[in-house]
Amino acid sequence: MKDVARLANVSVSTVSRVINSSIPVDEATRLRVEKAIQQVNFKPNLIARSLRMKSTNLIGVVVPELQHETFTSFIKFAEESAEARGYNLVIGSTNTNPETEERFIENLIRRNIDGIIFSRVSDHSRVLKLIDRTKIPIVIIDRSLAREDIPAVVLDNYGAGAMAAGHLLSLGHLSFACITGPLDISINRERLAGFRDTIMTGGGRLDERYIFEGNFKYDSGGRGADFLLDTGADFTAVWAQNDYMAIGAMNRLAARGFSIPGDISIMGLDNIEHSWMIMPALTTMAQPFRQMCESAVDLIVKASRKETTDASRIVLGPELVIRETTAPAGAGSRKLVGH
Amino acid sequence: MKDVARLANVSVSTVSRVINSSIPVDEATRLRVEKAIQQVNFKPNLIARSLRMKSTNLIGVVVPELQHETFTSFIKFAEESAEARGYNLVIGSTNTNPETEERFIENLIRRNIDGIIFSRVSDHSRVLKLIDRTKIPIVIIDRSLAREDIPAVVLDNYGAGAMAAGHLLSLGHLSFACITGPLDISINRERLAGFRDTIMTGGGRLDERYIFEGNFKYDSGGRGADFLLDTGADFTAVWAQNDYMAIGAMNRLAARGFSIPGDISIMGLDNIEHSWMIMPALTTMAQPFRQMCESAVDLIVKASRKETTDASRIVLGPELVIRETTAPAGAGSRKLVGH
DNA sequence: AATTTCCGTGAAATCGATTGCACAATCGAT
DNA sequence: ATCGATTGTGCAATCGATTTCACGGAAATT
Repeated sequence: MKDVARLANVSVSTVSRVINSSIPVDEATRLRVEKAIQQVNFKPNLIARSLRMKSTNLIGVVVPELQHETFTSFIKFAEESAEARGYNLVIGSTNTNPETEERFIENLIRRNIDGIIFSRVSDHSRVLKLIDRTKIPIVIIDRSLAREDIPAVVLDNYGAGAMAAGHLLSLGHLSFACITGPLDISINRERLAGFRDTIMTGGGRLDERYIFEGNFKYDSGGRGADFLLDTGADFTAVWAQNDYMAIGAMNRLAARGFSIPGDISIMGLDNIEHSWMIMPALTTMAQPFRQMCESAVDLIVKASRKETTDASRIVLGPELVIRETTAPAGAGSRKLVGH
Repeated sequence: MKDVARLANVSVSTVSRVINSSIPVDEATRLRVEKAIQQVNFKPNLIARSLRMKSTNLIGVVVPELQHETFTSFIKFAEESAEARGYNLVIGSTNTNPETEERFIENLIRRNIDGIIFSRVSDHSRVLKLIDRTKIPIVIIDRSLAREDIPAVVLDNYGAGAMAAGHLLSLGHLSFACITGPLDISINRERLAGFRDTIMTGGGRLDERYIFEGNFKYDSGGRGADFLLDTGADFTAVWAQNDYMAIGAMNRLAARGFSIPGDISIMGLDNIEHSWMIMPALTTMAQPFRQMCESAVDLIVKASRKETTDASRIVLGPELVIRETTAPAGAGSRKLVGH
């Protein structure tokens, strides 16, 4: 900057003012400075600026892992939104390990990061205290926390369950099964409640024995299918609370001789890439990940500019994606197995 | 830091020396300082340090997109390695858009980033000049460039092609087809060369008409299968140069009545998650992504510490993953269609 | 003509660390 | 007792920006 100043025959203060247009500068000198900036191809050093301004234009994104498409989607869309607003992303995956979480957050704080988008915080970790102390804007995404004072962007989980039930009921299904995610996580209980309630009021039945608790991974879908089948196979529709488990269940059902969707209809949730790469293509519900991330980034940008301070909670609805794994009840040749 | 200094009754210089153990400090005062640091829970501000040291402990990772699993793997493994060395990751996806690429790199440079891991640079972009000018360590990953003076970590692409051919030859296949990636990218030509050469020396044949140029996406696998089938279906084994295309081709082949692997064996490359979630599970080759990223991070860390200055090129081999889509030739009931 | 207002500019402080240099204290050797 | 070497510490400069404050001169007001 000194070079530019010398070249334009002004002080560094003036150069700074031209760059940031913070305070009006005489037209003539402004042009002179701009020309000098061009000449030496000067780009302000962001570190020095950050030190002075206490703002880095960096957003941290913390996810439990980078394997599941859910989380890579978060990163993808967050990156998109951040880039559009002139922010860069610092990412970290924590394996839900409180220690890693803490170390990472600590680092971000020391880097004076502008905000953090956090997915699947371990509730019991001391991380939240860490954040409270430093007053860094934080947005929880995908999973709400017990604490209502922290901004969050989440799916309407109850609505998702209701939507799954609604679609299947409309196809004439009456006997249901469900493969859930871990039920100690509240969003999964909400999803189940929406599913169950809608089935009830729609005149269908969801026997408690036909609820299998999985872990969101492919394998547990297969285990779920086995469990349900062995319990007594008198259901015609299965909803798995994410696509990985839905695909796992579907493959197992097919392997055990059931036709999809002839004998059994199956639905997932997430609309991951795999869901349309398999045969038959999976009927599922898309989570509005792009919008979620956009909102999250927005919240942080605004908060870091102190434009708002209210802890808002944004709830977004899923979108039904009908493909080939759901069909009218009784389309296949299978007889319901009694017990 | 001033608070700590006052509390411990020393100067800030001494506090700094305790923190960095750069210069010996008297045992007694060191303990006093450490206690003071504990008391005020002091953590050095990394921005100030970066400004002074001209080193940020940040590594940039630039990928063309965050959709394909290949690139999310890069990020995942790079994050792992970086975290282990005390670095954080700044990521950006460019859509291979030279403008976005430039903007992003520019940003990283202005942030005084320690190094950049770059995947699939657009060769014609002005980015490399940009980087040359600032002397930031850079490592190309996954795809080599014409310029030999830039460090790179790449797959042994010729070897991968050879490995695919070898496996299929060992199963007795003699008539081959190949679905390639874009052939203007050198790595794909190398893969094809390895495939072709090994088939030749192994006594098989790869008719030029049975080479279809895809674009690495799912759809082009299906198109490739159609093309090959319509050209004349006298091949018993297909290698697609990545898993997405392999799965696309496999689904189309199945849809057109061929049994996999009975009639036609099929192989991919990458070992993406989808590859074992489909039925039948895909035989493929795993790229050593973890090792690639580890090497890349290592190169950057070393370069940024000026421990080495030589532009090394690291070549790593793939690993064969045999699953269910390859079988001995002639296992199925299909008769080869002559023409 | 004197006073006030306004605008543009520069000098210097600031952000929070690291480090070169100078100096004081300790020690051992002559 | 004197000297040189060694060790530990503090002062002040530095990194590269932003911003407060003060000041000079032009314009506006009386």
